[in-house]
Amino acid sequence: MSTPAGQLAFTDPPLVARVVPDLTGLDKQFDYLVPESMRAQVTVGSLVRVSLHGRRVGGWVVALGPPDPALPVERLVEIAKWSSIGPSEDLVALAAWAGPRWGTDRLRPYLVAASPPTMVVRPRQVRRTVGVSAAVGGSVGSVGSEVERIAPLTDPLPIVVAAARRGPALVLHPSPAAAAALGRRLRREGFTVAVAPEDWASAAAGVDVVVGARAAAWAPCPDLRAVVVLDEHDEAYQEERSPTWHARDVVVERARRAGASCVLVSPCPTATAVRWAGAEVHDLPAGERVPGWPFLEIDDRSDLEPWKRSLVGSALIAHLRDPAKRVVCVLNTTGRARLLACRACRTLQRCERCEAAVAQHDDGMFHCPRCDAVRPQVCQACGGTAMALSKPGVTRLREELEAAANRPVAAVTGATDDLPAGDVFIGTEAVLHRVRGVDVVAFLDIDAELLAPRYRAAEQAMALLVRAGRLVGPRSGGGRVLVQTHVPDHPVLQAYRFADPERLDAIELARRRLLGLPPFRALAAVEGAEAGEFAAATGLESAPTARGVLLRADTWEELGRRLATTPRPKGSRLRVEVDPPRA
DNA sequence: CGGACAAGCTGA
DNA sequence: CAGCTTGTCCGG
Repeated sequence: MSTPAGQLAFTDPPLVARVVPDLTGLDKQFDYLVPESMRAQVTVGSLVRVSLHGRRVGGWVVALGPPDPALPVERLVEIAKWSSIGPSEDLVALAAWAGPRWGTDRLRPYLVAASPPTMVVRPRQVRRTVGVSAAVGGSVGSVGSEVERIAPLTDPLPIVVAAARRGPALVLHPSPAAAAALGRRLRREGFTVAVAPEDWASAAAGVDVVVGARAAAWAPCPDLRAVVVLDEHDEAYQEERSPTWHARDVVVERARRAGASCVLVSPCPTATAVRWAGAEVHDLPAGERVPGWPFLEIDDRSDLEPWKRSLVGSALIAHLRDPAKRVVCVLNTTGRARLLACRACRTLQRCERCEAAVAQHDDGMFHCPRCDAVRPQVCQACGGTAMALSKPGVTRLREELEAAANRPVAAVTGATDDLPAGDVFIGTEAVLHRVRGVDVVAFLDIDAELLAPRYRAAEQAMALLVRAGRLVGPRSGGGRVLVQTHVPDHPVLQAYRFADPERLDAIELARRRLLGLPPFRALAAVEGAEAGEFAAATGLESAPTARGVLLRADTWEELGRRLATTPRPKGSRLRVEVDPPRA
C-alpha cells in the first residue's frame, strides 16, 4: 500500500481540490493539494479541513483536477484533514445550478443543506428491498411528471407507495414531524426508510425511501428513480432566508437530471405546479373527491352597510352559543386594532412623526408600524380619547367573542406557550397549528387573505382553508369551515364549496400570464438602502415598492444570473428574495 | 469570517 | 507621536 513518497512525487501528477470554505460571507473558492495519503478518500463533495489565512476551517471539495496553470503547485497548501463523506457529485452540481437560480453565486447554503448533520466516515449499509429499475434510456428528462390533485382529507399513502415501488424514492412533506410519521408508516409497508436529516448515513448508503421536510430536497438518494412532493402548495417548502430556494423547484430539477419520475401532490396545487405539469394534472373522480372536502359555510356579509360590519356575525354567534362545539376563530390582525379613527372628529389616527396609520397594541398605546414611534391614545387633531376601531385585532375581538359566546374565549398567539383551557379560541393563522379536535374553524375576515395585495394571495388563502378543513374533518362528521366575506362569489370560495379546485387553474394562470407574474415571468424583491442603485445596475425591469424594489425578467435563469453577477454597492446590506412570498 | 495593516481621531 | 477606533483588503 505505502510506496516511497519520493517515487510517487515523480510518477503521480499532482491532484488539486477546489474547496468552498464553510465561512459565511466568504463567497470564494480556494485550491488545495490532495496529499497522497488522502487520494482514496477525497472525492467531490467530501467535507475537509484546510488551513486558510492561518486558521483551520471546514469546507467542501467541489472539484478535483490538475493544477490551475495560473497557480503554481508550489504555492498550494495540502488539505489538512478529510472529515466526512458529503453530498454526492450530482448534488454538488445541483447546488451549482441552484445558486444562480435563486440569485446568488454562493454554494455554501446549499452544501450545508446537502451535508450530514454529523460527520459520517462511511455510509451505514441498509439493504434495499426494492430492485433498482433500469435507468430510463439514459435520456435526461422526467418520466411520469405529474400533479395529483387529491382531496384535503385523502390519504396520500398509496401515491407514496407506488413511487417507492418504482425504485429509490425521495418523498417530501412540509412538516418534519409528519415526514417522520410517514416514514414509520412506510416501514410498516415493508420498505427500508431513511428519515432526513437524522438518517443521513443510511440514506447515503441507499434505502428504498428517503423521507423528510424542506431540506430533504438535498438529502442523499443514490440511484433516485421517483420523487414525491406532498402538499406541494405549502409555503414551508420555501426557505425564508436568502437564498429563498424552494424545495419543489429543487426536486423537480433533481428528478429531471436523474431521469426520475416526479409527482406533486396537493388538494390545491400552485400555479407553478399546474403549469409545470401541463396536461398531466390528474384529479380524483367526483365520487371520491367530494367526501374528502370539508363543508364550507359562507356567511355573505356583502349587503351590510360598512359601519355595521362587526366581525362577529350571526352565523358565527350561532356556533359560539352551542356549548358542545369547539370553535377556532382566525383573524390575521394582532393587537387591539390596526386602524383607528377618533369618535369625536373622525380623524384617522396617524403617526405624528411619519404620517403612517398607527396601530393599537395590547398595551393600549398607539404604535407606528413604520417608524416605531409610540404615543398614548389621544387624537392628534382634537385631543379626544374615544376611538372607533375600524380594523380590530385579536385582542379586541377576544372580548367581543366572549360577550357573544357566553363562555371563555382564549387568545392564542405565536408567543402563547401552553394552549389555554376552553373550547373557543381566537388567534392569527398560527392557531391552526396549535389546536386540534375542532368542530368549526371560522375566518372572521377571509377577505383580508383573498384580496391581499400579494400575487399569490388566492393560492395562499386556499391553502389556509385547506389547513382549516383538515382540522374540522369530513362533511359527514359535521365539521365545517365558516368564512365571513363580502365576496361570496370569489373563485376560491366557490371552488372549495363545490370541492372543485380545478376551476381555479384557468383563472389563476390567465391572470398570472396577463400580469407578467410567475410562473410566466420571474420576480425578485430587493430591499435595503442601496436597493434602487443595485436594481438600476442589474439592467432589469424594476418597480419601486414600499420597502425597496421589485425586479422582473422573462426567466428565472436570466433574473438569477443578473442578480448573482451584478456587483453589490460597496458596504451594502441588501436583501434579495427571488420569488418573494410576500410580494 | 476574522486577522493584518493603514488611515483617522484624541490628547498633551 | 503613542494609543485607540474604524475601515479595507485578502486568503490557495
